[in-house]
Amino acid sequence: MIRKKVKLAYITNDSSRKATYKKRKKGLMKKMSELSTYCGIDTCAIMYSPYESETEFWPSP
Amino acid sequence: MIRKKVKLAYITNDSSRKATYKKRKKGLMKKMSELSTYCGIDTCAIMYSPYESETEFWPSP
DNA sequence: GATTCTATTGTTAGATG
DNA sequence: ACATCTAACAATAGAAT
Repeated sequence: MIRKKVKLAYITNDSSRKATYKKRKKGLMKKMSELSTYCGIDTCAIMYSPYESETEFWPSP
Repeated sequence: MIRKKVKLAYITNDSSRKATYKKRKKGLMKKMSELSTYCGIDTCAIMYSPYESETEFWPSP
């Protein structure tokens, strides 16, 4: 399996872009949660998207 | 060089915790910025900490 | 205490069910 | 459309400077 290097630019293909959004959102949420835990601090991430809008806080209010 | 697997918990050592905060904040900011670019959406990350407080938006206002 | 190094762990693009 | 797989790629813990 060979993956092409992805350049940092808007993904024009609709399904690829949505798939990337879903995967990366999940990864980001995890990392924000980890930072909150490791450092004992409050964090919040906001992502607006056509698919949905997400606002999440850590630690969970 | 052997690195122990880190468990997901508050890092009690002050300098380790601060170092982790700095490194992970940088990584998170990069990823938020990438998500904004890849998907053409607005994102925002907020991190409160004793060291500083950070709020950043993408794309840059 | 900031910066750099790198072994290791973690994330994810594209493929496949 | 959604879940899972995994090679390729990226982030980072701990050490060194």
